[in-house]
Amino acid sequence: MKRTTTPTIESDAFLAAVQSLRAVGAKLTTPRRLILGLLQAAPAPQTHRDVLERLHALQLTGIDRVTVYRVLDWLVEQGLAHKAADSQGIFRFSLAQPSMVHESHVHFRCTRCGGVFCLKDAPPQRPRLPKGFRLGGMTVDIRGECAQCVATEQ
Amino acid sequence: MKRTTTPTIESDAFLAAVQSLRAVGAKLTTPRRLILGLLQAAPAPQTHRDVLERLHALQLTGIDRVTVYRVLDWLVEQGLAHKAADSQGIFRFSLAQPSMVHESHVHFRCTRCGGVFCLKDAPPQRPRLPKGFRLGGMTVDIRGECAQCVATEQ
DNA sequence: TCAGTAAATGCAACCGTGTTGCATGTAGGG
DNA sequence: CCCTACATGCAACACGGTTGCATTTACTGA
Repeated sequence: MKRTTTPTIESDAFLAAVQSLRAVGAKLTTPRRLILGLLQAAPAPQTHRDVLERLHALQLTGIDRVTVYRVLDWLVEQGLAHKAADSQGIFRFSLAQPSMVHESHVHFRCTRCGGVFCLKDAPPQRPRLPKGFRLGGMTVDIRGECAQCVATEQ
Repeated sequence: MKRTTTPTIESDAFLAAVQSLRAVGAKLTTPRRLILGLLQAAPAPQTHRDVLERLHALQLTGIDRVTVYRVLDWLVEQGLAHKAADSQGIFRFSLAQPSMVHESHVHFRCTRCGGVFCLKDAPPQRPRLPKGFRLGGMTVDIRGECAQCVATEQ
């Protein structure tokens, strides 16, 4: 087994980000590295609470919640992350990807177990908008019951 | 471009709404009538704070802020209003177009003002789901900026 | 018209997200 | 190895939104 200190997340994109940060003259601190790594590994936009719970789950209790807020906003300031309010009015942060992978997405949400599945299948067609409207992104939210819940139906 | 008339409590749409409410058996109270009228007269989606300040400006100080919260959510429940978080994570409420049924249809949500527009475009095609999945309903949520916000861009 | 009843309101306290001020700690440059 | 700017930790705060409960009010039916 390898050394089991802090679970370091190392990927090309992550290292590249660290590089560019250093180039800008930004201080590379533990919270920044960790949170950047978490966002890097996250499959979906994360709330502040998500990040904090994740840190706690990794036994990293020394990082204050205010620091998490500040680091997240700082990442946005650096152009490394996006910040957007979700449908419940809570901010979610996602790494700024060169490609807009997360802009157009089809989600299936199981109304029974609450599971969320990303359907790669049918990318929605670009809709016609009224005059003057500017398209940002679109999300298709499909509700229903997933296979497992259907199978275990009583 | 000044439109400083006091909110017209009597319009066709408003009266129609009151009618339909009575038909459903909903209690018609003063706060409900007032807030419905305010939303009716509002040129843009309103926050809870907007509504409250408007009421105070009209010398109607007897209406509690909690009541305003509850009435707004109640209007959404009745299908008379939309509720959406704006770019700052604050909920904004706008009257729903009367004839729109809430089954499967396409929403455009302005990320700047929080306005919600129902697109009359063809409803999305039924997606192919993984094996075993059961389709409930679907919502297409399109984000972007509405014509008015694009026009008043700074 | 008027009492009865279910529901809506008012009030107070509460919760969660997000922010600010300030003292302390630390990364990175000399 | 020290210095300094800046990032962090901590406490307190601001604000949107919710909940519990007593009181009031809109509708119903005699």
